[in-house]
Amino acid sequence: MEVFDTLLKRYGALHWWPAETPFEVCVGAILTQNTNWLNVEKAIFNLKREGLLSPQALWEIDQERLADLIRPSGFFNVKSARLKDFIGWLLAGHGDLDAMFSGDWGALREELIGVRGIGRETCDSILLYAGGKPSFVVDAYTRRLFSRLGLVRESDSYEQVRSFFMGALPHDSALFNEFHALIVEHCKRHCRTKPLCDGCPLRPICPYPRLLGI
DNA sequence: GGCCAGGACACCA
DNA sequence: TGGTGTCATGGC
Repeated sequence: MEVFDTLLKRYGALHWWPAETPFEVCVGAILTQNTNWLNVEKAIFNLKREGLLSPQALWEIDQERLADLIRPSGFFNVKSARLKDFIGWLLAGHGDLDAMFSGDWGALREELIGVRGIGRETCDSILLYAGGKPSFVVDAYTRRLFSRLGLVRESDSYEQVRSFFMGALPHDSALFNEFHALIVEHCKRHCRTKPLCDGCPLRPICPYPRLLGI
């Protein structure tokens, strides 16, 4: 895909997700919901410092203490409950992440989406970046960039946008991993709420600057 | 000091 | 099914 090649050429391979273990990916995916990643890093640092970055450890501490440790990531009361719900479901239903990822991931996706606090984006992030499954992740950046490119509609549902990518690309987890990372990296630099189109590598194929008259 | 960030969910019509 | 309010911190 032309967009992927252009972004890869500009930014290079990014090798996401920025985490040391699959479980850290899961925690980060929940903590980053509608939150700047820098704030998530502070929260994860707190958990690591306390030696709590494992399912068992997080399951055993009380929720108030967990909320206090993840405070920098915002929505800390909501997110502490979501982490507890996810870990409770994981331990009771699968035992550990290896077991969770061992079966059919299509069924796992439906199961994960059913967990309170795990929506479609968080679910796909976990599948792709923690489990290495070829499930394309659609986030606010993806929707913004590709609607500005005229390839999807801003009003399209999550599944509609995801289907666009799943239908247009080979189901390759390494490709999906890199593509989503490149989209995020690109949008942080150029495709923000207030667009920064100067120097944008996609400018030659993007109709958006013309719509803005810039 | 306002805007924004790698969502999800409850509630309502 | 679609729109709206809520949850909250911290960088710029």
